[in-house]
Amino acid sequence: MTTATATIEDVARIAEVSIATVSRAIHTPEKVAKSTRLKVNEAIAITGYTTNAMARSLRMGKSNMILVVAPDIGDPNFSNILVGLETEARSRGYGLLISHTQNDPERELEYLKFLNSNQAAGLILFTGHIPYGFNAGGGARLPSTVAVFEPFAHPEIPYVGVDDFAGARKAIDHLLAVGHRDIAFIGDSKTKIAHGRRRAGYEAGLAAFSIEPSARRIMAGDGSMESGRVAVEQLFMRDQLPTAFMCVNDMTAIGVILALSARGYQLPRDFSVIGFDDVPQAGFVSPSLTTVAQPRTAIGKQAMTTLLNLLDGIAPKEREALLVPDLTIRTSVAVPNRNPSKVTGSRY
Amino acid sequence: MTTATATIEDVARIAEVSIATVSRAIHTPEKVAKSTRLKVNEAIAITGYTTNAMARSLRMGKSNMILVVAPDIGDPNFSNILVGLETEARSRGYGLLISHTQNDPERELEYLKFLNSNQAAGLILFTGHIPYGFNAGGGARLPSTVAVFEPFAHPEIPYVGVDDFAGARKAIDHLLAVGHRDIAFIGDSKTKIAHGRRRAGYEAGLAAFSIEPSARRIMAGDGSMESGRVAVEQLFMRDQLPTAFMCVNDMTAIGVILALSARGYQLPRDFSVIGFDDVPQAGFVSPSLTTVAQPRTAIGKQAMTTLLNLLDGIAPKEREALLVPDLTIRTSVAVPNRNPSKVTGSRY
DNA sequence: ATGAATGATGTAAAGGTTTACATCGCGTCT
DNA sequence: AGACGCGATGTAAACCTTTACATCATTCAT
Repeated sequence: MTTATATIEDVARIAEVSIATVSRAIHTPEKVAKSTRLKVNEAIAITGYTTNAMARSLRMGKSNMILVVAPDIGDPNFSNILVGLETEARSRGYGLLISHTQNDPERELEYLKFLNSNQAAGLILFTGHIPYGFNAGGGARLPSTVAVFEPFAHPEIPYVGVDDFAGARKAIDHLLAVGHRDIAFIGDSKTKIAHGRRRAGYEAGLAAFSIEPSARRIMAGDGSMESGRVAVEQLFMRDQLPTAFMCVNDMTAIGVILALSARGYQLPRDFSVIGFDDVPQAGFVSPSLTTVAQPRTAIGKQAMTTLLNLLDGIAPKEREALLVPDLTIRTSVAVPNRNPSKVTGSRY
Repeated sequence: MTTATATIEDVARIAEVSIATVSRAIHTPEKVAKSTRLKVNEAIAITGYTTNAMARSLRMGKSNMILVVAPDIGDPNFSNILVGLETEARSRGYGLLISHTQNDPERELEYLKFLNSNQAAGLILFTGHIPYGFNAGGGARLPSTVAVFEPFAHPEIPYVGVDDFAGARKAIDHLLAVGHRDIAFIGDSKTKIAHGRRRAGYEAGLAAFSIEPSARRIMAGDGSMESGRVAVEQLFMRDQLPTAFMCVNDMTAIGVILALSARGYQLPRDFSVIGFDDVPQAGFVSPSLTTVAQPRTAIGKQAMTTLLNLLDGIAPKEREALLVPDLTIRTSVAVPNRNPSKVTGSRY
């Protein structure tokens, strides 16, 4: 136990071989005589040698780190995907380097330097767009990259995420099965690809019941709680209300629930609400939210597998890998009530 | 724009100086003539040079990565501290390497290798214990380390976290100020240091009102939602109920709320409940939970500052840095009701 | 018995930095 | 004028690996 850490040279001296042999014994044991291999292993045990990753990466021109770039690492959606990413990465000898950009171009640019300086072998992108500085044409060349969570338009970058269409379809089918026929869609968006796909699932579900989706039942929204509130207010200014609200995500759904409750309605007796994502809050609102659960850990795991395969030169079969989510049934959906009535006074 | 990345040698050639001068121009500009500095900067701009971190770390014997070890990176408590850690680390040129151990000794051991192989300059520990393999005596020597979130008994490792005592004191003072005098403490624990401190705050608050804390009002618990439920059931087997429940953390508090609601009581009319942590769910239960908010980002930031200072040889003044949290007042606390009465039927 | 083939090991270069030490040129002091 | 000091720069070693190539011993075929 010397105070300085052992190098390959220490191992070689003790095993009475050259450093080349030690290196080979570690990485290509089949190229080394069994007796030598044993001596080397013993010497490694004695010295407590671990190979210096810096030197290795320098020599190999490639590190064992994967850079994960997310707009907000505090987002619960992010953290559980991270679990999958990390588990898979480590099982294949890679470490995870994480970064937080808040969609700030300057910050993205800064992390780009990490890549240039060879600190990372690959890139996982949560941001939904190519980092600034990598504009397809002029800028630096992107390393192996996989996009995750936020669908990605770029034709060369694999994407792993939830199957928004199929998930939305499960949600709408559930509402239809319970008996709803007049269902609003809250949170339509032109810019968010995922939201567009969820809306497509909604429309396909209606179509299967020969229901023409009405433009009056499709409310815009940015996915925030506030947008859910606003949509409810707008719907109330119309003549007839839907019996159910299918929301583009859980936060919108929570906004809808809160707005309806504030107006004195009782859920799910008066209205049904369904969400998408299964955020940590979903099980705790009243009524607890029935929603489509993002298979987060699985997404993370598969994204990392795809990336690591890419590094090994194996391209994924399909550019988009869409994981089909399941419904988490709680208590916010019930049979339709054609004549919702307010309770006197607020519930609080 | 050559395809291979530029090295210091390319810069030297273009600037017509030696590589040593380039290195000095970057790291110790005051040792280089102004005219040369300008030439070098120009050459750097032309080549798009960024220094190869591997080579630098190898040469310097020290990387620019900080390893963050947490039992569960999916935990929302963790992710927001991470934001603070990351922001501070990056502003000082360090990257964040994260790991997920689930308190599995084997996994901890594996990450230990990262340290041995010089991949990380320092360590942030969320786990509340020294990693296996670092037993004070025999094992490897710990690098610079700062513990965070989970209080740490080790005398040589700085700790940054919330001031549990002061936070609990704020909670109990709030209940007392509203008029409660019979307040139960839910979630007592012998093993968790933080929980013990919160209980001490509870007792100190009562003492200030000359209230003798009764052993019958202190319920054990492990901080889970289930433990809150169980504690309520046990209290109901006693003759008289408290008017308020002070819970060791939010999940316990949510368990308490759910148990009381399930029994048909209306909150906060019949009972007041207060929590600790401010988890994402806290604002969404009914009633929304008044709680002590962990200053997560600040904790992360200060922990990283402490660690980075440690790396620069600057020891913190105090071994423990305790950040005083504030109360987040929502709707789960009201004036005491001496005669709580059940509503007929459950609320659901 | 000789040459070739094979398998195991050693030698040394390369990867991109940082930095101690050497060198050089120039101004200043005596 | 000569010596000295100082500031700016260059030279080369060191950090620890991996691996192409060379070397050597052994076996096998002829």
